[in-house]
Amino acid sequence: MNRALKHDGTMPAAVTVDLVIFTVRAAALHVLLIERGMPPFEGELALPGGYVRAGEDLDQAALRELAEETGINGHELHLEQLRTFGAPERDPRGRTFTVAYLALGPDLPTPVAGTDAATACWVPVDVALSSELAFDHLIILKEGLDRARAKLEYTTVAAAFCRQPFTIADLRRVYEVIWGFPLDPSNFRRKVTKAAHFVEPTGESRTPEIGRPAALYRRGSAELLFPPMPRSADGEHEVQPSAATG
Amino acid sequence: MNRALKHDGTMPAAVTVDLVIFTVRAAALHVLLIERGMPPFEGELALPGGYVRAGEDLDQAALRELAEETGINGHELHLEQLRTFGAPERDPRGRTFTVAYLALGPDLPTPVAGTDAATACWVPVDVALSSELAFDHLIILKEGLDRARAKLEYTTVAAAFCRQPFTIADLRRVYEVIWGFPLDPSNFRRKVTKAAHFVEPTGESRTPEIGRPAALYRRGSAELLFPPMPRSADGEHEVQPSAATG
DNA sequence: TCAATAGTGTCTATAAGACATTATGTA
DNA sequence: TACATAATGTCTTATAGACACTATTGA
Repeated sequence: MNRALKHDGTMPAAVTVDLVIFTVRAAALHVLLIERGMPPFEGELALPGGYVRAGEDLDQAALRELAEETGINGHELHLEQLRTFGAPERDPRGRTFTVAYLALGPDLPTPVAGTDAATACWVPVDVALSSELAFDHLIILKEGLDRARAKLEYTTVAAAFCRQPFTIADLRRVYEVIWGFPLDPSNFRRKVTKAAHFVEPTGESRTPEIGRPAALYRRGSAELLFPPMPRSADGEHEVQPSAATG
Repeated sequence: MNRALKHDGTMPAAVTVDLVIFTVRAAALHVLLIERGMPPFEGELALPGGYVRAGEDLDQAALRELAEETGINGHELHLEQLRTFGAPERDPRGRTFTVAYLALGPDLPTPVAGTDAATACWVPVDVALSSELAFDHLIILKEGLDRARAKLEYTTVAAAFCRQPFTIADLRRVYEVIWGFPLDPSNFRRKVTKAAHFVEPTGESRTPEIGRPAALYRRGSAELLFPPMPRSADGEHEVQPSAATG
């Protein structure tokens, strides 16, 4: 048991990691959800996740769950801790803390069902937000979305959604999909290409089915974006519901 | 794999909260440290903190520890979760996760020794950063400092360091002390007073021992600062990234 | 040629950095 | 009066927003 922990106010508890995994596909932001295969909340939608194991650090646990649920190598993704949730009654089985992670990646492969998961699939976030999710996962999802939106402003994480190499338009579509409103292509290009080490040109270009070929870029070395990408001078742009559901 | 909490993959662990409490006094940023009164790390400096109790939420635990260690009502402070640390060997007593919190407040009263603390005192952060702290608390302190610095840029938390009402110069000194370089008083004033709802004039003024009286302000309703307070146009005053935001 | 998308240029408004100038208190 | 600090104003440069215009592909 927990004999290593002296009984002096110590309360043994379970610790899990839960993942908010976002990707951009079909012009919409998607989140990976599983349908729980066992109680509690059996049959309900939930974020993927699981218990932290004995010798395991938190980041390791998150990467392992990521691999188990999506079959993808987490090192290709942006992964960061979101927040830890520990309301006493959040898990009917007993006191459980969950360390929520945010993972961002390019259009990821169709996930494979994990151990806990009866099914796992990509769900458009606007659909997920109006669903009922197990535990406090809807709150976690909302915080993940807020964090992702905010981080696009002052970091270069948007590039994590693009498979390399990518075009400036690819990158712009990430912003548009996540923020929910269009950006001026001309000003966006100027901003991105003038910011130090946001993107680096490869010299190559890609010819689409229609239209002029587009120059290709790779991620630069910068993590922070200065000056930031302005989201909204006034409180103008609200996030309108997206029509895309495919 | 995992089902109920009893056996299977579940690993019972202890969960603590640790607090990085910052205040500005004597023109320097200070952090509250305790000298540990019992093993492990007896006699060493550490962040205040303690175990999360049975019926307690994380924020509640943080507020309780804050009250115990400083005797202050946490509702007057800015309090936010920083990150959770869970390296397997971080506590020699057994598997322990700690949810680190960042607390920001105006020049706080001299702390009272808490249950775990032999002594508690304010330490200038530059001194603390070059000290040895118990557990992984030095890393937590560094992250707290990074977070505080980053948040001054795009939020209005700087006002949390000022006892109300305050002058524009008071607020500017917060930025200067935390960022570590001087700001132009004229441009700072223009920025702060023109930003929507950062500060609200009280109509009163305060007469110092020498110099012209200064108008007094209170915190406005805004949480976010738009446009942000630019920290460094060029890379002159670099203070390093870290995954910011909470 | 046209349709469609990529990319450039330009004008204007706003915000930032530098810094001179004026204002208002006390000793 | 001198002095110290608060507050305002002004000039210059950088960036953002709007949008006209040119470029390059396939059909």
